[in-house]
Amino acid sequence: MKINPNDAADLSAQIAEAIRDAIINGQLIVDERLPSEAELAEQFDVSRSTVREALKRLAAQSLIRTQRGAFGGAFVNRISFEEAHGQQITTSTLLLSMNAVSFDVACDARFAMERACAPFAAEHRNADHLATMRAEIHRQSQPGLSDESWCASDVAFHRALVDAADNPVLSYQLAGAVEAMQPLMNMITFTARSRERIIKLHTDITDALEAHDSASIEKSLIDLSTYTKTLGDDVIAAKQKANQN
Amino acid sequence: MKINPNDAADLSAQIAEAIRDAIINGQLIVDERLPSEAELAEQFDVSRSTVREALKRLAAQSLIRTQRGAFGGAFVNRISFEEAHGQQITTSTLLLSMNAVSFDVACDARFAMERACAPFAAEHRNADHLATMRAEIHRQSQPGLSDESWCASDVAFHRALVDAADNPVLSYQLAGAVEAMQPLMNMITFTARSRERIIKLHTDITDALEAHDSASIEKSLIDLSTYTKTLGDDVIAAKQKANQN
DNA sequence: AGACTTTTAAATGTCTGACAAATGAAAATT
DNA sequence: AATTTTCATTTGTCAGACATTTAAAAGTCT
Repeated sequence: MKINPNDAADLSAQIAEAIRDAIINGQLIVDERLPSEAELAEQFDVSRSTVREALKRLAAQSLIRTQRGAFGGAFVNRISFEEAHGQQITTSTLLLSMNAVSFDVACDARFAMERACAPFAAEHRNADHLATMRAEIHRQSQPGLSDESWCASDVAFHRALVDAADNPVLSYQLAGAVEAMQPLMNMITFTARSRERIIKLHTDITDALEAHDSASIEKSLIDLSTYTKTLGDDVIAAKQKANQN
Repeated sequence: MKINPNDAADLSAQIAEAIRDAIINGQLIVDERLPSEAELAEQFDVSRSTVREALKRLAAQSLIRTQRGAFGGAFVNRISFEEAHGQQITTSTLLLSMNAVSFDVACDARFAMERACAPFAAEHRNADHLATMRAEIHRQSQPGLSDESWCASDVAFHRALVDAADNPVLSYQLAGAVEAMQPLMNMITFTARSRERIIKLHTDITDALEAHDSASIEKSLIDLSTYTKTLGDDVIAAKQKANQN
């Protein structure tokens, strides 16, 4: 594990990269203890502060965890789906909010990925998934529900659909996409009329899921995507009109 | 922006979190300059080293970038699709390699997501995409191609298919999934016979894409997924047999 | 006046040395 | 044998110093 003296980057970035590479290509295995900060400082011929900055970079990516005390130190971390999922949401959310991604593009991507789950969900769904989805539909039918709670329930509904696929890799990828869309969805005001229509589609999806009917799930998801885009476009049109005045 | 004194976590982690939250909820906007390290140290009532460790954490997530010199400092970074993509690959690759994800599960997820692109790719594909895919198919037909080069070409082929969807959000998510599968795919030995069959499917996909025939693309992708899983299972079976001896 | 050079202030990057706090092993005590 | 105490090790934090980079500001020359 060596750092390249020609590299113009900061020393702490170079050291972090060297250790990261060692983890990725298997030179350092899960739960293995890294040398102490003092030892790393000596190995790389830098100060302890520099080593610490490098380790913090790795910790921010959940690549290592640290423990104080004798026999403590930095250990290669087994990154969990939950941690990876959290990072994905942060990254995706910022990506969408900072890069002027159009509502339609984000919506297409989100529902396309959700459709990808449909065949697996139809096969593996169990009673729990159906119960969760019906419970959320019931919540969505409550008259006084705030837009915020509505959106939260919407996420929970779709998350249950994704989880029904029983594929942790899909869940991790999809749940990230669904949750990253939240800030955009929150811009929309859900009227009683639009809620009614969405609830109908949610019900169709749940019924189709119960019947193991993948094709119908996909069809309803396409309708939902189209309708959501319509709602989004209305919001944008209304904003533009407001700007003209 | 304050840190919670009850929180048991490290100060640098708390400070990083506080700044991260400020970025996510829009209190700090893109390209805005953060206070200098000395000012942050004073604001949070910690030493400069602690602030620096917090900033390195944020830099590792591409949330900020730093610039030296007068009028330099830490700036909120507009995270690019490329950066996000790179982080996604690192995370997903480690997730798969560290969590004993079965080949079938990873394969299902990867091809399901790719299938999600099919309708958009069929609609938006242009001559460049088709040319890239046909070029890769040609490369895959070369007799002496190493397994490594074969896999690289396979990735390039599928990446072109994904890019044909012309949806940066999908590309970012999908390309991550495809590339994260690479290490697992590399375990497989691609015999002349299996290559021939895959090339046939690649050709079918490209033809269908050219004909804007989304359904045929999806059908071929399902075949490809099934066949890839067969190859993967064979490798695993062969390994188990070897272990018994 | 305008173009070029030099100075300077401000900021990050790095190093050194110190102490605090946590932690588990080892030693001492009951 | 069980419990307590001691102790060495390691990370977490702090303070202060110097090096390096950078762009604005001041100065100089034509």
